[in-house]
Amino acid sequence: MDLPGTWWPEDADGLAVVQTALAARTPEPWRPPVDRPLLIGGSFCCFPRGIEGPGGPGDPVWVAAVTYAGRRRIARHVRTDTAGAAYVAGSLAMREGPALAAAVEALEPRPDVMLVDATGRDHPRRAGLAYHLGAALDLPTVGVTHRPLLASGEWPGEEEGAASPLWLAEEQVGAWVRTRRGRRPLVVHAGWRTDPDVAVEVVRRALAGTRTPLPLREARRLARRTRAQTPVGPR
DNA sequence: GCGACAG
DNA sequence: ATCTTGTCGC
Repeated sequence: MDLPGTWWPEDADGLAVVQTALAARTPEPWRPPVDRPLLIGGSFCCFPRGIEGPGGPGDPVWVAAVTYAGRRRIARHVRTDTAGAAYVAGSLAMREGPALAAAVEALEPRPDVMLVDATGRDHPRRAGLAYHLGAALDLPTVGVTHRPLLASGEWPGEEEGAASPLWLAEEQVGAWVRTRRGRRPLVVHAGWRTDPDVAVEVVRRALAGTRTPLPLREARRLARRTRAQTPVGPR
């Protein structure tokens, strides 16, 4: 498949073409560096409070991206933007892709790997937003969601860090991970240049006592805090 | 045809 | 994602 003419088509058919092309790629697998500290990023976007259902194109969106070195945040970027479309399962990239990409592109320095609140290979065309964003930005990514999109698998044990595979047909696309004892496990997705094992390893290393991995939690906090400081909406 | 369906 | 109410725990 060729490079897409645009990373973020504005129509569902165009997006499906890009997703199918990206899913067929076989990028060089990424592994955490062993000679220096691992930089883990997090990105998150939120929408206006009170918005009902799937929303629609033009909705204001607040998006934040951060870079962490261990428990130290070394970079952050927050911006406001507009949604490209309503939320539709399988087409999250149309709603959040452009805004998320713009925020991560403005992040300096970039992390080695970015956590994204979306699926990766767990997708009808094997190219969820976490996978798609990584391809668009040439950045390894790992997806983190509350639940699978299509994949299924048994829950892991209660011990912190416990993981169990999530399958889509014959492919392991991610894992349930007990990020905190006594809490519902999160879904960790293989993304761009990351397989399920590496994805789980990255999330384990990003944990800091809370259910949500630190970089993702901080990006979410920043996005929501910025929203709270906006009286009416983005200019 | 019907239900399910990342955020 | 956002909303709501209640509950458990530090």
